[in-house]
Amino acid sequence: MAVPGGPGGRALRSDAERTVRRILEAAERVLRDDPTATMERIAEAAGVARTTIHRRFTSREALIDAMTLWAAQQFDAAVRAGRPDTLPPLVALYQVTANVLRVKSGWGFAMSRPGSADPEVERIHARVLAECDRLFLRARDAGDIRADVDLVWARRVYYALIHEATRSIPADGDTDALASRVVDTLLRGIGSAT
Amino acid sequence: MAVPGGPGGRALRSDAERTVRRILEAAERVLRDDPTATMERIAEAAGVARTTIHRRFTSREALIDAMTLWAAQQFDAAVRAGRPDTLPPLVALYQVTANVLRVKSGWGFAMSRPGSADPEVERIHARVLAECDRLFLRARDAGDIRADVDLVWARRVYYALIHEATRSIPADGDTDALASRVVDTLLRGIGSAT
DNA sequence: AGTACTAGCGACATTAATGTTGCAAGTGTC
DNA sequence: GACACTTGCAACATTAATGTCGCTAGTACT
Repeated sequence: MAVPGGPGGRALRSDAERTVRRILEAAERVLRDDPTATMERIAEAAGVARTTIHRRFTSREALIDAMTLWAAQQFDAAVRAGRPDTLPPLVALYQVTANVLRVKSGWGFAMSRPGSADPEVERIHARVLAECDRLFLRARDAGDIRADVDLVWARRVYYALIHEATRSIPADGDTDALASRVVDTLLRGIGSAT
Repeated sequence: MAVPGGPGGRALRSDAERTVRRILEAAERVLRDDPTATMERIAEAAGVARTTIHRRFTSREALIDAMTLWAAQQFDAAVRAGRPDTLPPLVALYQVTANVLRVKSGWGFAMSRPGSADPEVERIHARVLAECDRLFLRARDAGDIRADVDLVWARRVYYALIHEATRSIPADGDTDALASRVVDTLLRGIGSAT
């Protein structure tokens, strides 16, 4: 009764890669709403045996590290795709936001882990952070952000808004609408114009 | 060499209560930067033996529940003290924010736990939520919040900003300045005025 | 002084997760 | 059809945290 990916089956390289993917995605889904979830639960969600996970990842930590790295790469790509260094600041801000929301909706757990052991992950996050700061600087120079605003605080608020927005994506899923909501809130707040 | 609270010592009721307090506060401190920290570490941080914690709280879960309840009560008190139903909306918003920041800086872990098992905690959080919504409604009626803003989103942004602001309190500790920064950002955003 | 109460300490039982290994089985490629 | 490859399954060993007990000891209230 074996199915592809079931017991046996010559695991082609592409098959194996697909299994790894399935494990990573299942881990994300499971750990998102219970960070202490067991390997057993992850395996169950991935539709594989627990031992299969251990064959692919030497330890639980290694699994999470792999997720973190993968998510960081996606994150990086999403930001770059928004052309934060070349497009007009506000346009880039919108594009970057929409892209990041898309990625983060699927990899929220892996992206929200502070301080990874893998230096590569650290490097990526630092680079993204720098890109974000440059974008904000350009936005301020263009007069889109008030000159008296602390840019570090601004970035933290931006990250926080994205994080908050991500929590409602499973519901409606319209990342574009969410992106404009985030950008609008970031720039104008919720108060009446002076 | 026994000290008050050391080995032995007739634990007066006030002594026992003080010990419980110490445990709760240590647990908050330890769990804040490692939610999976062991009971051993918590005991160590509290300066008591691990068994002492188990005498006071039947299980790890019970300890966390107690923290959660305590924090929720503090939270509730902080919000009420801001007179969100009677003061002018913007004044109340500032007061509530400052009070909540003060509490949350000390009980960030216990307050950030979603869905407690204790129904009392749920009730308190629901009540605070309702108070917040009423305040925002009053603010909108007073013209302080734009009429086209989704108040549910507004509340989520408010919570997110408070959460973010809390993360820098250990550094400078000036909750009043932080509160005005939060309220300002919430109302005006970071963009240039139209 | 006597008593009541509680904390520390050490030892133990229990449970649960993690990680490892050997074997059978199945599928695609050659 | 033989081979290569990987998975599922079951049965381990290991480790670590949790929770329990009995004992000792010290302090404060009476």
